[in-house]
Amino acid sequence: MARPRAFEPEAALDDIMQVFWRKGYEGTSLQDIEAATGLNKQSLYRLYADKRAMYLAALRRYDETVVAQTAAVLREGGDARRKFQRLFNKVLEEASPGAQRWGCFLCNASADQAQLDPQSARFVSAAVERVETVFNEALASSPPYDRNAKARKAAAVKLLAFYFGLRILIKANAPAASLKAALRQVLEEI
Amino acid sequence: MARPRAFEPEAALDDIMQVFWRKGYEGTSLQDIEAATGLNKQSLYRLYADKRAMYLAALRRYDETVVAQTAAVLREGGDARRKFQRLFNKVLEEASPGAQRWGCFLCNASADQAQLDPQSARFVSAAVERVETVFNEALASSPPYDRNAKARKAAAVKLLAFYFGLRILIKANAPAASLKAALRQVLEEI
DNA sequence: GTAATTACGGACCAATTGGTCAATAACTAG
DNA sequence: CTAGTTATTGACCAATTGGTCCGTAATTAC
Repeated sequence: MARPRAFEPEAALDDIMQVFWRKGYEGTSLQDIEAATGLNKQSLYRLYADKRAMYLAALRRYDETVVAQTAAVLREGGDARRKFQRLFNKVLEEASPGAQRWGCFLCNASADQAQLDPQSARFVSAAVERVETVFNEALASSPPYDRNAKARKAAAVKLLAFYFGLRILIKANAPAASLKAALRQVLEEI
Repeated sequence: MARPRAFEPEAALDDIMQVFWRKGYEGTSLQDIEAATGLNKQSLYRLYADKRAMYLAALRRYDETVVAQTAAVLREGGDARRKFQRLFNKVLEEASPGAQRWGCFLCNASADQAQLDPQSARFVSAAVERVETVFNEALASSPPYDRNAKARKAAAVKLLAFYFGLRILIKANAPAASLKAALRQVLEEI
């Protein structure tokens, strides 16, 4: 009865996510979104009520794809130290000279929107909490954390802070060698 | 010969800094700046060439005041562990329920402008480097770092990452108790 | 065929953006 | 006083903002 959609809404959302990720909420105009998706306003506004809805959807998409991949790396296998070694090595790829430094969308959103938009703030807060849980689970398999929930939680938060800080430092163009040396210390302490 | 200025340019810059700090570059309009400073456009544009110049001046001001205060805390005295204890306890004040969570302006700027404005990016990068130096100097007095420059540098970067990560987590409304527990672990490792 | 839905392009909207200009008033040094 | 600088006000600018609406073409089910 009806003409079917000529595009993939999920692919469009990926494009929207990337634009907001790179340029932030206020820094992204509807024109930018049109250009990124290849769609025009009408098609966009049939998918989302307004720009804010697009942003929140982008955040959700980031959580479901990028964050989920990060979590998957931690679940792959090995003891705690090896798991985090994999994770952080992956993070450090962004520190190589040629790489694009988009940073962490959750950090960006926290700086960008958390102050102004309670809904974004709540989402970021919840997403960070979820990552903490994943970190916690990654530690749970290895001693001494398997028997000490309190130490495990503290270590998870410590690693979480180090993780986000690392991403900030990468975006601030800190030299990869320094970061690697610091990382080695952190991994030894696990 | 001339009518003297009726306002303090430094006080105005403090106001400008606070607005950009809270709302970011794109999120701050000229109207916001007028309201924050109590000045009008003409007075503002006699002080600064354009909005971008105001933002860069705000960044510089943040470095000269807030970052400098942070550095001062580290220089006050005691061994390395006590120095960082003072610093991080101060940071954790922002995590208390009633506190305003502005976060770290350098982190915000990194998420906000580093991608789009090379000048901001360079300033943030240099400022972070300076903080690393301060961290390094704070470690230099205590063993084993006093004799091992390599370990000292690695520890400085590690603490730097933890520091920025902590500020991100605070802005993401992580519970203060978790952060305190993680902090305790980190301080023990110094 | 018709009806229904989707896509596209462009016109259009009021509001706001960063930024400029002119006029006037206030103040000080000489 | 005069000359020179500064502050304030408001008008004004083109451009862009997020968002809406309309007309038309495309594609499907019936």
